[in-house]
Amino acid sequence: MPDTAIDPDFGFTSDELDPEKCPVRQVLAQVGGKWTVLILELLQHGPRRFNALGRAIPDISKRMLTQTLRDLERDGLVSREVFPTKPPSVQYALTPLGVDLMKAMGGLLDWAWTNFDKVKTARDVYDATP
Amino acid sequence: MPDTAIDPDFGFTSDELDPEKCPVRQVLAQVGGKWTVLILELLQHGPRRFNALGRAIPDISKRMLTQTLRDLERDGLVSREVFPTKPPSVQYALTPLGVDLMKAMGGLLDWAWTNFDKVKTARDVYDATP
DNA sequence: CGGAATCCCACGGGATACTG
DNA sequence: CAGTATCCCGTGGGATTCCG
Repeated sequence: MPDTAIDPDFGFTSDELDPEKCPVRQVLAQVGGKWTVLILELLQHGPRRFNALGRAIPDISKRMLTQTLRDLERDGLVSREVFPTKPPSVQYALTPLGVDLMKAMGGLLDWAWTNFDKVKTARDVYDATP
Repeated sequence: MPDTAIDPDFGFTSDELDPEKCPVRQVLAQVGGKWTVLILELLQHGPRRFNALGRAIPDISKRMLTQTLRDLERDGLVSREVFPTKPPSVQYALTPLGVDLMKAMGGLLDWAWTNFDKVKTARDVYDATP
């Protein structure tokens, strides 16, 4: 009895995958950005200034650093505080919501560090057999 | 003593953010795909056939369904089994590695469901004050 | 120092048609 | 049924220049 009981289809009411209604897709669209998680990780070490973040990420442009920070600020994940010093300084920090997000991401980040070599191996195997 | 002790810079040796060396960035690049997590979530309910997945995700094209499944298979997250029936049927399933990834993603997915309304609110507030 | 404005391109992904 | 093959376009993101 090989091929029985497959494909009873799902019971999904297509409410959890609705393009703009699904929180997961919305959050992933943000988090999936090229620099988003990197910046959030850096800010976990404490508040940092614009150019400090820039120096910590050598291959990011000011354009993308600004834009990513703006998006994070807009989503309430990062706060922005301006100090009116001689040359103005701006400090960014995680909000409580941002801290919470990073805690929630812990599992995924750990998985990435401990399992990515398996993924790499799988890729090599797959690529070696066409 | 307002503005002291900011910006002592990071001690990062730029090893955790190296474009291609950082597992996090690699994994996120994959997971950040438009359909990746959606498909993985569906496969958590058990093995499914190609068109069953397609029907469960109304707004995906066969092109992207194929491509996403291929990428997941290549990374060792999803297995592909062909049954040589009259019209051939192909079954996809999570591998142990894929199951493990989804467990690791649990925290993030939960966060998305329970906190996205806060993000939406933050966006509305931000957008309403230019 | 911390941006905003502009230009530009690669590529992720949609639509459509054909196939074993 | 389960794909492959083309064509095509929007936009994420890089490089550069200018500003308070």
